[in-house]
Amino acid sequence: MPVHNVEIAQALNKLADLLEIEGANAFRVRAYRNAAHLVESLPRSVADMVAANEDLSELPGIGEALARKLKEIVETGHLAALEQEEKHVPAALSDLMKIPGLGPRRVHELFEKLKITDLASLEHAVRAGKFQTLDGFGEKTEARIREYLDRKTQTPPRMLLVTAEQVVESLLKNLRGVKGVKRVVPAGSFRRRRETVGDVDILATCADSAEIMRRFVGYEDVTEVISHGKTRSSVILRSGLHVDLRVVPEESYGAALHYFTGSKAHNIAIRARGVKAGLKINEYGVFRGEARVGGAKEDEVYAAVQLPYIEPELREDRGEIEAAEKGRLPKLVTLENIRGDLQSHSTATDGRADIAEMARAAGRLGYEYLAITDHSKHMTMVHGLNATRLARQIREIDRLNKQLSGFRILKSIEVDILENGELDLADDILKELDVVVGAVHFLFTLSREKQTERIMRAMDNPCFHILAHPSGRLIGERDAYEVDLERLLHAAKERGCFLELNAHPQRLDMNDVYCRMARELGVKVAISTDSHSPLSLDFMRLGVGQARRGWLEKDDVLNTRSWEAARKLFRKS
DNA sequence: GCCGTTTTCGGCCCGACTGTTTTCAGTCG
Repeated sequence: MPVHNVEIAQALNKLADLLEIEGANAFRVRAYRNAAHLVESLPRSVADMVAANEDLSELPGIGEALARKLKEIVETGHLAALEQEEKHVPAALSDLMKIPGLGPRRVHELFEKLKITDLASLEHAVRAGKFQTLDGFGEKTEARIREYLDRKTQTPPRMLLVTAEQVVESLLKNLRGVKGVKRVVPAGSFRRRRETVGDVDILATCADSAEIMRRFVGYEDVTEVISHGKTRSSVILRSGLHVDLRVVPEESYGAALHYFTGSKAHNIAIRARGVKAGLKINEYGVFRGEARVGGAKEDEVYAAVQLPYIEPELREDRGEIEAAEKGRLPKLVTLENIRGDLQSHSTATDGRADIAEMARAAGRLGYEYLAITDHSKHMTMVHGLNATRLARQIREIDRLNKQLSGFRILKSIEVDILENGELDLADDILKELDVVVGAVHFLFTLSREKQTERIMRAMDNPCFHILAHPSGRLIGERDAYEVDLERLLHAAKERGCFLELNAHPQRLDMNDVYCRMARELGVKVAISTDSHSPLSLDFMRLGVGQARRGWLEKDDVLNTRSWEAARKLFRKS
């Protein structure tokens, strides 16, 4: 069983937590956290890199010691340093660090003075009123801990980006109505277009910060005010969403937008670069000594550290700064580049609009083509198409296409990949189609090996073009099935197939990390909405956001081409 | 822990807000 990157990252983060509680050097702790972040966002598996005998210490932030530890985790499944640390500090103390208001120092204090080792003993101590005996723990801190313990089973999960969009929109509208407000813009992971957001950060410039802050904390959706200051306030909305508002003077807008967009790791790297150049960068501007040398616009922050502007979606400290330095930043794909949509459903199966309605909606978006990819017969619950019904749909589309000019409905199918890797319909009908999209819809629990083999065998079929939602995940609901996506990408490359970035807000599958791997391997990605109604064709913007996070350029995306140009990239079947 | 256009040692981003305090530590982003 190979060790996944996420498990390595967890071990490193846990070690960082315990070291921090023990009072270790903060920079050593940071080195572990940085390594965890790196491993998590690596487009390749560390296990594979170890197997290929690659030098891990060449990775940024990984030295001899961490390289050895990574190798150790991969080869043994354990980390001796972590086990050693657990002898000094109870492992479960890292759970306590998740409680708002508790950091390493206080957790240390709880362990030392009250012998608290985990959530259960913390709860016991709180109930027994033992907190009064501690220095630095007052009523409010105790109340926050109590509250966390009461509701810990229902901690709000990260919210889907699309859900946050709706909440944010009405909040922004409200704040923009305040007198003297110049700008109100969302920043944070929302602006970086992460698939889910834990909280929303909003930046404003305003003549009178007190007024906009009052409006913010008094907003009708606010259920709790966490903090209320002159330049920064935090609230929790009814939806459970945590929102921060930051107000700065107009001349600081760019620096503040940069700071508030993050990611934290990106900011630290940029600020460290500033330090080397003798600059201080904060949310108010770029300073050389006392003198302000920039910060009104965001690109001034980058210019100050000798870098070109870096798009928000890239700001994860995943090599974007090095790429910027070398002039190798990708020119990211945009929504305007998209010329068609390669997965959608009609009333023939589980869609809510008929083919003509879907086509009209796609045409209104300025698209040149739309693939109708209804389900195949294995999907009995949605009345999937058999060969006869598909043949009838083909004739219907031919008829509709004759009435259209400047737009083409593509004859297509989302065909099920069966357990043995065969497709759910025979080649002679698949050959009649413009596009064959293959998908896994059942047997999610096969072993990694079997699932990967199953899909590779499906790709062996010369009719097969695009692998839909390659990992099968539903964000917040269902994990990805076990599958070796790196191998699938190589297989797609060899066979001339494509992988989909499904733009549905709950899928966004492949994710950013694998999109980037596809780009590096030269496998084109189809961004498709999988729409079941005309309205959801709009989800394309979410797919493009994820693609941009995955460093994809226009050329990396199949459907930035005219249909004729895209078709030329297809394998000959 | 890592890293090097000052450095193989001595640095390592920076500020706001809260709570518990009388000037600041801890936490957070």
